[in-house]
Amino acid sequence: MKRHSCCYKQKLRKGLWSPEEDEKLLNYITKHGHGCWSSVPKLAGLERCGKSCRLRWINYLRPDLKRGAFSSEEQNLIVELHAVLGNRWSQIAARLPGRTDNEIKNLWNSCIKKKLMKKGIDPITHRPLSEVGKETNKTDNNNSTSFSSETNQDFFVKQTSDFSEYSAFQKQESNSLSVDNSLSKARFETQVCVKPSILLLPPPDNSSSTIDHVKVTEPNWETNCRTTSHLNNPCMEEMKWSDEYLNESLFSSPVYVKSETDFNSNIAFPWSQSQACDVFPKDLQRMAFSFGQTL
DNA sequence: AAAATGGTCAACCGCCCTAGG
DNA sequence: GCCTAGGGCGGTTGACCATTT
Repeated sequence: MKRHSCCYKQKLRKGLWSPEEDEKLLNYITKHGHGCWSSVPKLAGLERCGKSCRLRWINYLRPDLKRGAFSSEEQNLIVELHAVLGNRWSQIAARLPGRTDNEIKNLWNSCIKKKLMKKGIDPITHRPLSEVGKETNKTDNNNSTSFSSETNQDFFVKQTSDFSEYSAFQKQESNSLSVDNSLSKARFETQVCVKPSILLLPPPDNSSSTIDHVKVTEPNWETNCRTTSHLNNPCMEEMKWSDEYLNESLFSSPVYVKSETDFNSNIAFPWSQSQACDVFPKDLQRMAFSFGQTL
């Protein structure tokens, strides 16, 4: 194990933070902001490395942190977001105000994962364990078998508002979605395998827009893209992607942008504006899987 | 009562990315 | 283009506490 060079050279303190250290860090950042983290410990009078200070601030001292247990709504949201984003804890945390990535990661590993397993849901793919792999399913409880009839008929299983409730929706296409990640401009190379009702798309290259939602209102995979109008409008607006961008996408359906506030009236899924564009097309399959309901 | 086991969570580790020189 | 430092992230560890044996 290699220790951070800064900690090693200067024999800095490690381990749990004392209340005195917390107070020093809190006082310093409250007065001056953190600025350059590497200089914070020295200026705040702490024998810690900058990374340690940063972590302590983000995960514990930040004033906007929400304390206490996660609500069931938060837990459900985490499951939904995980289905879309995978283990991108920081992105998941960005959609749960007052919660940290560390906190969510801990919750997932210690609690949610087990709950899903107990329900016969694979916590990685969010699909029934019976569908994921027979060999890994041998020791699972009896719950997993309850999905067999659906899964044998090309159904996905969608999680609903509670861990105990599940419903199925039918797969529309058998084609899989693949994305060439080597391109900065992601594109669809085959059709999406399910008919989603909600989608997020990354913006065209060099776009600094604050697009927060893209909604497919009339999912018709046979029609061509028809997009108009602009970005940054808080009202529901049709959106114009560049021709180049659209031509590289086989996503064949009208797409619309909708504001966060409008969106909230339809679905309790508060994507933050600044992070929403981090969702890439490769996530669409899982997103569609996760949000099968019609708005 | 003591030991073993399990769960939770704060903190660290190591890797990656980016900016600046 | 290369090197370095800073920052961010996900994975992992280990201390602490509660529960079980």
